[in-house]
Amino acid sequence: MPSILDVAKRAGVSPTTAKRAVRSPQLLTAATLERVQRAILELNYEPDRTAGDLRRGHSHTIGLMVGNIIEPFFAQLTRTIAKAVHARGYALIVADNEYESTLELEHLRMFHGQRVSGLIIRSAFGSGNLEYLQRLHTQGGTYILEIDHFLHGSPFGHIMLDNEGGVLMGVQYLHDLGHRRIAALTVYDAKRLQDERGEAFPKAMRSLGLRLPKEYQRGTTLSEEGAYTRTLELMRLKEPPTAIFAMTGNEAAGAFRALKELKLRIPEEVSFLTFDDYSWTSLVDPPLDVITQPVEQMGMLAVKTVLDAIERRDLETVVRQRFPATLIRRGSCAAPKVV
Amino acid sequence: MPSILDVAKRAGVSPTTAKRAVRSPQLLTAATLERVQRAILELNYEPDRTAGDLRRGHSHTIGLMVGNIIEPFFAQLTRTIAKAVHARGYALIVADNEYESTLELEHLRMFHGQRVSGLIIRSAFGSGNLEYLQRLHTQGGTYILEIDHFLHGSPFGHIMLDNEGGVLMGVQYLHDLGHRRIAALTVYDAKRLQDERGEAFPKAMRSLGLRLPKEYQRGTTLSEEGAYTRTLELMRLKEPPTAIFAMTGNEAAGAFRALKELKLRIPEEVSFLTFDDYSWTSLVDPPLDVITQPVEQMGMLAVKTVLDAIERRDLETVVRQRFPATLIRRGSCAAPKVV
DNA sequence: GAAGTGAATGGTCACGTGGCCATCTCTCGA
DNA sequence: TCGAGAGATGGCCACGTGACCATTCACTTC
Repeated sequence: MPSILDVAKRAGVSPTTAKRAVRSPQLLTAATLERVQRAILELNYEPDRTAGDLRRGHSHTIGLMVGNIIEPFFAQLTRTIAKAVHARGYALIVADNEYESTLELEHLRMFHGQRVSGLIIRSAFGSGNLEYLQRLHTQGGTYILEIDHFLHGSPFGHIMLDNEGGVLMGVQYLHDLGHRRIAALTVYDAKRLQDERGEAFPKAMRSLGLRLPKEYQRGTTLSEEGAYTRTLELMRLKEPPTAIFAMTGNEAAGAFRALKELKLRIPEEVSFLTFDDYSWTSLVDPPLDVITQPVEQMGMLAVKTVLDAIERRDLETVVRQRFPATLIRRGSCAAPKVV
Repeated sequence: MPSILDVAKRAGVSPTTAKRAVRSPQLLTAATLERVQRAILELNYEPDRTAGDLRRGHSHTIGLMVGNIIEPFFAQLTRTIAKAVHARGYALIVADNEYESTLELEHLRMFHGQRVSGLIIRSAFGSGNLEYLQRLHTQGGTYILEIDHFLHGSPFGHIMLDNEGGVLMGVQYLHDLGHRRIAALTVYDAKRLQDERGEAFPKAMRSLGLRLPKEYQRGTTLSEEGAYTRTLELMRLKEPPTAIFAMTGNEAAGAFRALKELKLRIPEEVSFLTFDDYSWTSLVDPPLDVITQPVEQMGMLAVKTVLDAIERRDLETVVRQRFPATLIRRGSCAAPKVV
C-alpha cells in the first residue's frame, strides 16, 4: 500500500512537500503541485487516516449505539446520522446494545479501543454503564451525546422527543373523542426503567380526570410479543378498554395482530393509537393514527452537536434539546360505542 | 488517555512486560501479572487499536456498504453482520450508497482511508467502481465480498439468493393456481442494470409457456413510488393481469397501496405475490404470500468468509454461494376468477 | 563451582502521519 | 554587489503499539 513517501519518491520531491499537495496545496508551485498530484493518481494514494489520527490524538470516527438497528426508528436514525457524519468527513461505527447493559459495555470497550472521538448513544436500560461513559468522557476525551433516552443523573447532553407532551397529546385526543377507558401498552414500573412515556401516561390520565383501573396497569416488555399478549388480556377483561395506546411502533405491530385475531373492528369496537409512523401503519386496514417523531431533525442535530464540539475541542458544552411530537390522524380512532 | 507506558510505570515494570499482561499473560509470574492488571484497572487502560493496527498493517475494522439501511432487508443484514463482526472482535463501519455509484465511490474512499481490512458490499448499479474495488483488493489488501448482487465481470466472491430459482418458484406457483396473465413489477432492461430477478422473469414465463404482453413490459424503478404508479397503470389496462408479482419488499408496499386505492379485493380480483417478508406483510389484509431470503444465514456466512480470509491472510480465496428462496403462503394468491 | 538451561523481563525500532523548525532560492532595492 | 525578506521546499520527531532481539537470574547438572 503506497504511503506518502512513495508518492514523494515518484514525484521527486521531499515527503513534506508531497504532504502539502494533499493538505495545503496553496503553498506549492503549480508545477510541483501537478507533479505530486500525478504521482498520487498513478499510485492511487489515499492517506492512512489511522496513522494521522494516531498522531493527532483524535480520530475521525464517531460511534453510534442504538437499541436495535432493525427497528425502523433506529434504522432511520442510523441512516440520517451516517449521512451527516460522512458529509463532514468522518466514519461511523455502529453497534446495537439490544437494550442490555452487559452487551453495551462490550461495545463501549470496542468504541474506546477504536478511540472514537464522539459517541451518540441510546443507552440500555439501567444506569450501569454511566460510570464507564463518564470515564470515556473525562479520560478518553470522547464527546458523548444521548439520544431518544437519557440515563438518570447523566451529565451528558441529550436529544429527545417531548415524550410527556406526546403522551398527553395522545391521551387528550382520545379523551376528546369521548374515551374514558384507555389502556396503554407500556411499563408501569417506569421509574425504575426510566421510561418517560411510561411515567407520563398515568400522569396524563390523572390530569384529565380519568381513572386508571388496576387491571389496566400490568406492564409489558415493550416488545411485539409482549404487546400481543397484553392486548389479548386487556380485551378479554370484563370491562375492556375502549382505546388502546401503544407506546412504540414495535408494540403496535403486536397489538394490531392481537386485535385482528380477536376480530375486533377498528375503530368501531376499539380505537387504536400508537407512537412511531412506520411504513406499514398506513397500509393496514384501517390506516393507523400515529404520533411521530422528527427523526431526521433529531439525527442531524445530534451529528452537528457532536462534530461541532469535537472540532471546537470543547468537550464541556452540553446540549439538551426536546423535539415536539406530531399527531397524524388516519382513522383508527373514533368515538367509542355508547354502551 | 493512559497508554501502556503509564501502566508499566505504575506497575513498576517495563513496557514490554506490561504489554505481555494484555497479550500473552502466560509468560508472566502470577505476582507480576497481578500487579500489572491492577494498574490497568486503576488507570482504565484500553489498548489503542488504531496504533496497533498501524503497526500490524492490518486493521480490526470491516466496512459494510448497503443500498439503503432503512430497507428492512438491509437493516436485518446490517444487524446480523454487526453482531457477528463484533463477536470476533472487529468493528463495523457502515455506509449506504443509495444505489448511486458516485456516492458509493466517496464511501469507498473513506473505507480505504480507514484501511478496513474487509469489505462487504452491495454494489450500486453499474460497474463504474469495479476498477476501484480491484485496486482496493490488489494494492490495499482489502478482502472484498459482494452480497445480494454482484457486478458483471467481478473477480470477487459473492453471497446471494438464488434469484432465478425464486422467480421461477413464484411464477410456477401462480401458474399452478391457474394464472396466465401475470405482471411483474421489475426492470425490463435487466441486462443493463444487472438485475437477476428482472432477467429471470421473462425466462420463467417462457419456460411455462406463458405470454408476456407488450403492455406488461414497462419497467419500474424498483421503488415504492414506481411500483405504485405502475400498478395503477397495469390494473387499468383493457386486459389487466390476474396476478401481480413484486420483486422487492419496497415495491410491494407501493403496489399494495395502489391495489387498496383501486378497491380491488385480494385475492378474489387479483392475486398478489412479493419478494421479502417484511414485518407488515403479515399484518395487512389479507396477509401476503411472500418469497423470503435467509438473511441471517447470508450475513453470517459473509462475515465468516471475510474474517477467515483476513485471519488466514489469504486474499485470493473466492467464495460464491447461493441460498435458496422460500415461499410462504398466507392467502394473497388464489385461482383467478373465471371470466 | 563452572557451565548450561530456560523462564522471566527489558530494550529498541518501525508503522504513516502531522507539526514544527530549518534550509534553500529567488527577487528586489539600495 | 549585497542583504533582507518572502516564497518554496526539506528534515526530523512523536503518537502507541507489535515484533524481535537482548539481558538477567535462578536453578540444574556434572
